[in-house]
Amino acid sequence: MVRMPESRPYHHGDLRSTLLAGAERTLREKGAGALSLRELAREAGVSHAAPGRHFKDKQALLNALALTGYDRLGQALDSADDPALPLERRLTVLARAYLAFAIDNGELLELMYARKHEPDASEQMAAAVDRTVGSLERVIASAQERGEIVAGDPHHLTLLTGATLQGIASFAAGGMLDPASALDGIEELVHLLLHGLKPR
Amino acid sequence: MVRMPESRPYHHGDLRSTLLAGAERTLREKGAGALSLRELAREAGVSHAAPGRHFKDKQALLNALALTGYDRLGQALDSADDPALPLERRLTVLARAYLAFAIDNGELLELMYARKHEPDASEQMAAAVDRTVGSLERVIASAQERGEIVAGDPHHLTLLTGATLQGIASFAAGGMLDPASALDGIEELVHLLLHGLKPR
DNA sequence: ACAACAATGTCGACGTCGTCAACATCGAGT
DNA sequence: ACTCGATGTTGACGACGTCGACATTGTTGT
Repeated sequence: MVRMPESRPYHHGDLRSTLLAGAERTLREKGAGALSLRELAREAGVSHAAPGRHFKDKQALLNALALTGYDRLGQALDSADDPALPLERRLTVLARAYLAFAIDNGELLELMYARKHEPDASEQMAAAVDRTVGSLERVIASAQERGEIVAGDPHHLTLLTGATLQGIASFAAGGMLDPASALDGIEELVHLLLHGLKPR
Repeated sequence: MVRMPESRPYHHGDLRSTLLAGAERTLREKGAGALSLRELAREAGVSHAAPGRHFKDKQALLNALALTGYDRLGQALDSADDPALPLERRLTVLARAYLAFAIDNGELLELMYARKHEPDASEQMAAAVDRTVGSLERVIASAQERGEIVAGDPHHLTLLTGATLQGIASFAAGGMLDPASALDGIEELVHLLLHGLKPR
């Protein structure tokens, strides 16, 4: 009897998304350095040069991946934020959401912060960053209007809290800090941030 | 083997250091991704496999590079710290030193925080990290004893301030924040950290 | 003094990778 | 129905990391 080789259709149909999905899995499992276009092509059951049709080069794929990351992060933050909460609680919840994302998307987050982009892809990136930072800045600004937060350039204040979060996240991602205990420490951390290190 | 009239000595004499120096220069000029053992060998005037005699593989070279980074950072911090200064000023000076290092050793710093090491090289790394973090933790602990800083696990407090610094540094390195203005903002940043975001 | 030996460097090979150009196949719109 | 753009394939090229076999050197024990 004649064995038909399992022939896939000549066109994959949804290669671009498949590549991005595979890339993210590899990123999560084996790190950013172990990401190979040819390997992704193999996993997708497609020839080694096929990815070139969807991404001009490897960097382009990484950029696209970073963009999806910003989408997911923004969504996580937006859905975690609850304007009805009192300030400290509201910040705690937001911080926990960010940290949680950072912890199980560590490598992806690094990608998002890496600035290897030509100025063309830069615009989308910058917009994505602004959108993400915006959700934090809104909280700060509104609290400031209500006098719950010290006066000063809201951008500076956002920078401080954002930096602290990013730092903790990077510690956790680097293994310098146990992820679970990092999440547990969030409440105390936000409290310290709000009330300062000096005794009152 | 036929001797060329003006051939270099068969042995380089100080290849290991030369490779590390070259690697750091490449790191600074062209980024971590553009680092090639063969290229380094070429620059050192040596055959493509010679680096293998000094570094088991590429990762081993990167680890060694990270270790020198910890040395330089530790030295910068130690020489910047002045126990005679009042707390806020002392922290400001320390923070500025860290940020300055981070700004013109951005790629190297990333290497230092990347945990790609097998457990063998990990020990030296961990020790180096502890030594670096220690200089900050000492400041915190001593201020705490004098009652200048709120009570609590000094390790937590160190984590908070360290994370904030690391976050700012990573923003500056990522181009998300102008390095010069980051340095300028240090004073305000330390003040906010000490006094908190809430009005007193 | 000198022979063994370890350290260091060279050479050639292998497999993998990213990228390109030339060609093949498909599907959408005229 | 035909064309044409989008998508996939094939083969090639040069660069890379790593390995094993070999060459050259400095050192060390006798």
